[in-house]
Amino acid sequence: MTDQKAPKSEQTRTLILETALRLFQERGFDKTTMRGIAKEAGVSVGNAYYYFESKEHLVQGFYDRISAAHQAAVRPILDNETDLQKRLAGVLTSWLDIGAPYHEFASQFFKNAADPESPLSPFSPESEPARKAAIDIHREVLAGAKTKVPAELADVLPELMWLSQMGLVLYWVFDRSPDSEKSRRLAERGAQLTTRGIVLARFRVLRPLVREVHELFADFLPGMAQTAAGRRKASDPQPSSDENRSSSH
Amino acid sequence: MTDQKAPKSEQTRTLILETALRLFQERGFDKTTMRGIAKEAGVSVGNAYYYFESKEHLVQGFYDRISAAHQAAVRPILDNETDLQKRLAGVLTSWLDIGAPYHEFASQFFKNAADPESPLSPFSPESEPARKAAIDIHREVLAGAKTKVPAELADVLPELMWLSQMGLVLYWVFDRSPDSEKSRRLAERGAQLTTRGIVLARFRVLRPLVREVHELFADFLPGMAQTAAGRRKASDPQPSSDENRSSSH
DNA sequence: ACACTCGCTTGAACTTGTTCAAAAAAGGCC
DNA sequence: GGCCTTTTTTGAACAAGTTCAAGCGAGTGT
Repeated sequence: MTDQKAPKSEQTRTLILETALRLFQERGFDKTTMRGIAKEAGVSVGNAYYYFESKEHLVQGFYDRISAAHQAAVRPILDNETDLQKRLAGVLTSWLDIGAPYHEFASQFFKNAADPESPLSPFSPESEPARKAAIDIHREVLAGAKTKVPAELADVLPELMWLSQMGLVLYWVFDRSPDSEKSRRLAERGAQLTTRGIVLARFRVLRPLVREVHELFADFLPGMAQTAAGRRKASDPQPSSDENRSSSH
Repeated sequence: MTDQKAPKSEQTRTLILETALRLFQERGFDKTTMRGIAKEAGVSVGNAYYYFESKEHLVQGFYDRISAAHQAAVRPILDNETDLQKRLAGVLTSWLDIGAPYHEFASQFFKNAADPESPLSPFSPESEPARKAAIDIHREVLAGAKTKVPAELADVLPELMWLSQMGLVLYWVFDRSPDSEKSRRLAERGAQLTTRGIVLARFRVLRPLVREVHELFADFLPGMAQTAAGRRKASDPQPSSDENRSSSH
């Protein structure tokens, strides 16, 4: 009986995922083996592969989890704060807060996320929902601030801010300072810098610069996502086991 | 006797490296196996590991090769051109030209370079010589241009330009447009934008922005390299086989 | 010439991600 | 229930990076 459709199978899937995430956090990504996950979950190795295409696909769970937590954490800031710089800084630092428990783990699997072919890449088609949500946060950062944004920039800025957030994440992954102190300062300064830039973008002298920034990213940002999506494995088509990912309809 | 010290061993080392690089280019990084390299070179697998810590370490050869070729290709531009934008664009596009033959290969091993722990990371201590040389190119780009660079920016700008060059490389790796057309345009526009920014940096209104950019990167760029350097493998020291890398004095 | 050292070389063995054919469960359908 | 189809589950097998104990060989000292 009865909640939805395949409770048993969903149960196994969840069991494997939870076990995997726990072990990843306990031992780190590399030290956790598929055999270890299977044994700990009390299933066979093959079973894990029935539900998840690869070891990497298991970490998508972290992605989803972090991104959901971030969206929640950011709500009060977006609802109450009106100062642009504070809004932006809040969004960035709260990401760092949420990511903190996974810092060590993150640097271990980060290489996978940086692989253009990997589904874990922030530019991959699989990540589009998460990417879109993240960009929307930045759109809201701008929309809810009392500082007005030059129309010319309004389109690209959210994507640009997301991109710089990715830059921050990149820095954070490399950052070994205690408590990621340096990343925190980078977030603060980055927010300050961005805000200042937006404010200054009104001046006449800057028009050409603004236009160029606009053209640069208008051309390249969407194309990036597009070309990344156009690319496929092109080797062996994998008919089954693809409907499961991100199914929650 | 006697050129130097260990001609026989050096010969084997070179043989393995050359074979590996050839196979990488023929078959791609993933499809090339250590066994394949060993067989093709007529040695044993273990022998390859005697000279190279890992499969990844073999690609350092590409790094060195590309970086040397770039340095050579850039010389005429740096010596003759005086227009800042053209100098910068020249440096960037000539990198793309040189990298072109390795484009496919690059995206296959790129993930390794993005791993903070990997010696292939552009921020790793192992890459320092190459990194330094690349930054020096940018220093020369600025120094030899008729456009004068604000003193406040002179220190950080080369590193910043190198960083944005890494960004270009990142884009290039993801770029699937024919002949990397989009990356080329990005290089051109990036050069234009950078130049414009430098020229505008003289204006009063921009002072605070300039100062902030300066502070931001002055704080974080060297620290980045430093923390990355502070991290060590802490396992087995490999006494020999390290003098060769990037030797072209 | 003999033994000894030490740099180089070997290949079997180990680990781990991944695949796959076949077995077991779970659902229908009569 | 008995039979057929589909979904899950299994574990052995495979591939490829990596390790390591043992062997080889050239040079050195006696």
